[in-house]
Amino acid sequence: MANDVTLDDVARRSGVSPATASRALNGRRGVRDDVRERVLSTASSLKYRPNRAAQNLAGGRTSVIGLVLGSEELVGNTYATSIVQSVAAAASVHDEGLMLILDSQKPAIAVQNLLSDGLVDGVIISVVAIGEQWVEELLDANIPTVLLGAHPRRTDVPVVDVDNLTAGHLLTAEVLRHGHRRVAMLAGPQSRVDANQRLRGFRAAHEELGLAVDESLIFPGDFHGQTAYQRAPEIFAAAPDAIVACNDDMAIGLLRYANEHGIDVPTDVSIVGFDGITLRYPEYQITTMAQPFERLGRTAVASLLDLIRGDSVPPEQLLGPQLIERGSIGSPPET
Amino acid sequence: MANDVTLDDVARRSGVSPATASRALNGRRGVRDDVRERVLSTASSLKYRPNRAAQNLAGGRTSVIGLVLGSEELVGNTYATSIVQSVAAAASVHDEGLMLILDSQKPAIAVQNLLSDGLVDGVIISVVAIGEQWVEELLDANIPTVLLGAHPRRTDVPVVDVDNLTAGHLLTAEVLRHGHRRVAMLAGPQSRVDANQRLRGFRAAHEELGLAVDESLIFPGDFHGQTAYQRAPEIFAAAPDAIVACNDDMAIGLLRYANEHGIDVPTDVSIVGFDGITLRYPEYQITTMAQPFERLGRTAVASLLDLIRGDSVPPEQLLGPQLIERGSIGSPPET
DNA sequence: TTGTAGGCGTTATCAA
DNA sequence: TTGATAACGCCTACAA
Repeated sequence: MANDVTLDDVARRSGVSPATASRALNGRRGVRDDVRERVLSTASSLKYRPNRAAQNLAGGRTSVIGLVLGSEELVGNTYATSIVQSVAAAASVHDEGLMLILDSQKPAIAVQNLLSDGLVDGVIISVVAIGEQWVEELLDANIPTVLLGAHPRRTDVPVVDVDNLTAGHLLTAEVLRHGHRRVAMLAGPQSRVDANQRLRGFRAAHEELGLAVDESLIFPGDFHGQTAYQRAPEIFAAAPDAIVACNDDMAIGLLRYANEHGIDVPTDVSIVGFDGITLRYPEYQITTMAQPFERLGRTAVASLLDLIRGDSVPPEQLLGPQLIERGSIGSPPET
Repeated sequence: MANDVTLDDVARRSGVSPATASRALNGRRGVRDDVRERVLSTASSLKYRPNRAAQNLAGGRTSVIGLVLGSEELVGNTYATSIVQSVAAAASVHDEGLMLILDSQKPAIAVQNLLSDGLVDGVIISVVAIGEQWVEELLDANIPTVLLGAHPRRTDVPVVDVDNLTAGHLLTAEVLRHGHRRVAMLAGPQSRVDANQRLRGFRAAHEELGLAVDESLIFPGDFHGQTAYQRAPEIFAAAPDAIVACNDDMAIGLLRYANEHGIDVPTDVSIVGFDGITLRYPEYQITTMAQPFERLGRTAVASLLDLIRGDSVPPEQLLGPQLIERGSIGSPPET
């Protein structure tokens, strides 16, 4: 209903053919300047908006991109939510629609349904979706794709991510700079590239200062705060001066345990994390390496649009993280 | 690229005309049974999927619905996130695409862009978006719309919501049932229908027992936990036995203040909320009237599809809330 | 530089 | 019950 002004209307009113009007509207070359202007002005005065379905059908683009997330990943996941928000904002800037693909119930079908039918021109796949069967299939579909977070195996798909190696390095260096020497690491899932990179950064920061990493202080984790909480006794028992948790959720899990057991942060132990998750509760503030969400979204969308346009995009774009001081790093205990 | 099997292919392979194939595929009547079966089977063997753009252009539907949220409403807002998730799930069940519309930067343009162009068949507008200028304009656009949460003024748009009146009533009754008599209410924004209904329920529960509501125990709030925290001193100073907060965020804000000031919940005071927000931290557990998110999403999507189909939908569908006991209601103090 | 004409894949109208 | 045929609105060779 909304809009019944068609290209033909604009053309007629401008005294040109639809073809010329189309060219003018789409910024194609080969249109006299005054004609182009005329078309443009009547178009806007008529409030002309191209019918996207027609554009799409005629072989053009959909002007819609998809954002793929795991199905149960949204509620309570600040990282995932921030990604959605930033991608949505970026898409809007480019005047692109955003299809949210949380599916998963219907493995292969979802892929077909939403992509094969020409509903979107391309997709951004978030790292939180990686691993789901249908997402893996999606990666093989012949559709422009950008990964927001690295895939453990696929290196053939362009990736946009925060520079996790540097993040791990800088954050650990910051901890070491405070004089801590007995630094524990609560690692992330082995299967996650970001987790591994952060761990590598952790090691690199030690090496840089000629310090040895105490392997017994590296604890396995899974990015979940709950698990971190459960493993906390073991970790605190190792009596580290500081703990680098591989994400904020886990850091907060540790913090909670500490709070409950009279362990003061940062007096007794320092705790830091990754992501830049903000909890509004003062007892859960931790110093962290924040994800540059806005830039991540912008870069991912811009790259995907390049890809769709047929331009080439760098295989890997790593954005700088930002240290956010929230006072959870203290001085090492007196020796 | 994905799919190049067209209706013509299916038709040819089935030995019928495209028209018949179309009818068969769409379950139109007037096709011999054996023909229909033949078409259907070749379609599936060819993995035929209709081109949505073509369907749309031909006057059919988009098979995409929009979900409108405020721009900054997603991160850290469990309610909004839950809505997204449940609507996405419901849309997926109906094989509908879901466009996420978080826009707002471009007031009127967003409306045009995403709706006038025929990108979606209809929209679900969440209550969290109500009030934004462009959303108000959107309500006047001639496009099927369902409100997920009531609008303060528009009663011409079908609403799906939890039954806030009953929720407020039942929750307050539960508090009163425990014997509390000095019950405070931390209200929500005046502009929000849900907040007002919960307050009405609060009063109704008192009336039901012949109890007078102490108006000095009704405090203004804005749904934000931070604000609740700031107002907490004043509220606790009034020495209520119990506090009914108009949503969980505010309840948690109160709880935080209580925790910090040696006020034990529920021994010293009971606190309850609405929404069913789950925090994983045990010190922030509150008894609450939960939103039936899944059913809300399902109902909203189903109603919107009815609307799109031209069927009529009830002007107001209120779903039952559910009491979730989390132990934040205690006994009233001995008198 | 501009216009004409055909086609994108589907649905709907109207005959047969 | 079926099958031509004409839209739907736009883009893009190809011609002028």
